[in-house]
Amino acid sequence: MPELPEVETIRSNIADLVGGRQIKQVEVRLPRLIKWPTAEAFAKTITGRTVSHLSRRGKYLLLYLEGATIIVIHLRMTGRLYYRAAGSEPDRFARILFYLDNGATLIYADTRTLGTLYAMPDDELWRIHGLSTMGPEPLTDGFTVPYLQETLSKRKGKIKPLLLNQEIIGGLGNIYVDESLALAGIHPERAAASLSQAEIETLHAAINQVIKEALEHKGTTFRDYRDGFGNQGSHQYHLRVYGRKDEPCDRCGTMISHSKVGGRGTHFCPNCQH
DNA sequence: CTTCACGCCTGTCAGC
DNA sequence: TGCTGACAGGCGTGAA
Repeated sequence: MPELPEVETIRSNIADLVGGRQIKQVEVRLPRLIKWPTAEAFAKTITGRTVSHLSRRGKYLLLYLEGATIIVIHLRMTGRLYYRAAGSEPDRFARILFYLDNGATLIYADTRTLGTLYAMPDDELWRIHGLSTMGPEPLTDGFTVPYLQETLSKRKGKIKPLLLNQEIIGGLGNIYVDESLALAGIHPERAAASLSQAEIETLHAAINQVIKEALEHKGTTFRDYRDGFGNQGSHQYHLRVYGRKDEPCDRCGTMISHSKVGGRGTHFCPNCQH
């Protein structure tokens, strides 16, 4: 569910609310979501510590605590992280609750319970494989046309699954890959190595533009996503193809197609994307 | 090494 | 109306 723009929106929403707050108590309602260390040690390690600041890498959210400890959260498909002021009730899917020193609660909620949480010393972050192997993110200096060109030219697969690979580009998920390919006019099943230099440049710009727009719209609430206050994003009102099967393409009027590419539901305009 | 199918979970919805 | 199966925004694993 949440991709880079959604996780960044949550980070920015709660950064000032949670920063400087002490974690007074941790309630782990679903221990198996804690991947490191044990659920008991997770709660013990972070209880009593103060949050210094919040960061993000790809779809990972990082809560830095005083004392060189970091809470790492990955929301996977249906994870939500939101701030609740004192007095209000958490929802039925609340799985991990962080009680803060001002009476508020930071709530990790998750319907499908596929999310993952860690508490790591800051010099042990490399143990999280998905973090240590992640490629450059859109809108950063490392994400360049030559990088994309060189990386894709060495690969045999279709373009879409490669754009979803976090080791190639960090932070893209199914929605924004479909949207980027639509904006670039590239068919999701094209062999990545067959893209021309001009197409790589177009794709590079499209990825940056799609992520920028999604950030401006505070993410896409297609179904489950909520921001750090529990509110919906608004990028769902600006989607070009995702979730628009059998609706006309804004550019040419052709009905948008839906199929499976690399095992993932995929939306594209069969007329505009080649 | 890369690529692919599958499992992890629960809720929802299309189709019968 | 009620049931069933397919599917859902992600990613790690193991097999080929």
